[in-house]
Amino acid sequence: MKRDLTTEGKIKEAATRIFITKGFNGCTTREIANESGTNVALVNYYFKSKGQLFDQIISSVVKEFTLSLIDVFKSNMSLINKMRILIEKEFEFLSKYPEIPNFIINELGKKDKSFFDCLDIATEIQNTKIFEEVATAQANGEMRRIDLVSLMLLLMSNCHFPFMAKPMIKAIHSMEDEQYTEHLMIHKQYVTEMLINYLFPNR
Amino acid sequence: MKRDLTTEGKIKEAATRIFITKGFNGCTTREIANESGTNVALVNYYFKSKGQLFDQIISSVVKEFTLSLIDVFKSNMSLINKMRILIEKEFEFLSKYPEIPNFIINELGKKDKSFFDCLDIATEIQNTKIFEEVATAQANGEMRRIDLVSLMLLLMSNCHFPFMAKPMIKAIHSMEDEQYTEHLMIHKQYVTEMLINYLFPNR
DNA sequence: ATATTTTTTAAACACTTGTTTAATAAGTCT
DNA sequence: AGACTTATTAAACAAGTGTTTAAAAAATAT
Repeated sequence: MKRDLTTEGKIKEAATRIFITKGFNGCTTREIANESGTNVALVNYYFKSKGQLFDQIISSVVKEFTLSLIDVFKSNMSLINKMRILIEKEFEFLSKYPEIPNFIINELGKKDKSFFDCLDIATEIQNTKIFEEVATAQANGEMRRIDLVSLMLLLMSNCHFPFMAKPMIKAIHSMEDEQYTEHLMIHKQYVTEMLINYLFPNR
Repeated sequence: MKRDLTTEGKIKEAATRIFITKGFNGCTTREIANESGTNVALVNYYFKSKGQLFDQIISSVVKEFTLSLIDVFKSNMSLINKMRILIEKEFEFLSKYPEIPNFIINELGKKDKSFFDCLDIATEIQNTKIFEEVATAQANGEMRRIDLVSLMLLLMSNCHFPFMAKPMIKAIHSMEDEQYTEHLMIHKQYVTEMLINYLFPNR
């Protein structure tokens, strides 16, 4: 716990933690105030409203999340290795912030297109030339011809869902946290192998 | 819209619809009352509380959902064809109730093990002998050796996530509802091919 | 028809919600 | 030092929450 933060920082830190785990409707301004060691008036003093605080936080989280992707896209590897590292990094990132997939799906789903345009991550990804790289690899016959939406869906499905389903699987199979985390590492291998095999049939 | 329902039925119908799309915290007793053409007192008259109404509904939904799985498990096909049909049925079911994956993940995650035990679906699935069938297929070398948790995760990840991510993908790629639904059918083919190839390498 | 139970209604309850107010404290500047 | 801005606090606000009450209406039984 960092204790030497400004009041604004303490509020944002607590709010981030709480919003990610409980969502916008799952918590209250007072909970954020208490958890940050402040009070409700201060929350609105620095952020005007619960909604504006939330929008600010969701932007930060999405930005930070996509940065880890962009790093891989810009790197100097072959496409197949980029894919491997991408999956690796995804599991690494999500192990650290397991609630983020749920957060993204639930809360980003409520926002409309204008919100995504403001974040301006589309152009940043465009600049990495990853799409061109995929296109040429598909033209080569090196990579399976599959559209970008499905490619993104395959990757996200297999990386994000296992973290989203954790509470459910734990309850169904009577597993402990540690046990499930352990299993996720095994699952990562399956996912990597399956996706690479499918996307690069002539590897 | 069925109009010739009993009062209790009208409440349950409206509550099911609303709970599935907005979750427990995302709606109010008054919304359920209005939407069902009744009033708040009647909701509590028939269901005692919002919480008990919710538990009753979530049980029904999970039961109905797992029934479609059990039907496939009990059928008379080869394991590989069961897998194909399973994916087919999953996409079919989820096309009809696209909000259910999110509902299950979000709301079932809050419940503890005792709740799942009450539903008693584990034994019902056990009775289909599907697990034994998988075990022998793996012993045969017909199927890849992979544990049941990962098998379940692979299937659910690739079937459920595309429906959960619909609002996000729509916003990112500026797609319309119809266009995304169309794409889901293409994606289903990818998912089927990928999973079958991976799980049955010597097909 | 009368009595009794079940269903429906409108109003109220106690509590929580996000937000604002007005007063006080702390900090900054000349 | 005092004047002025910024930060913090406790209290209040109006609106919304789940739930309950008590009375009326409808249905059922005697």
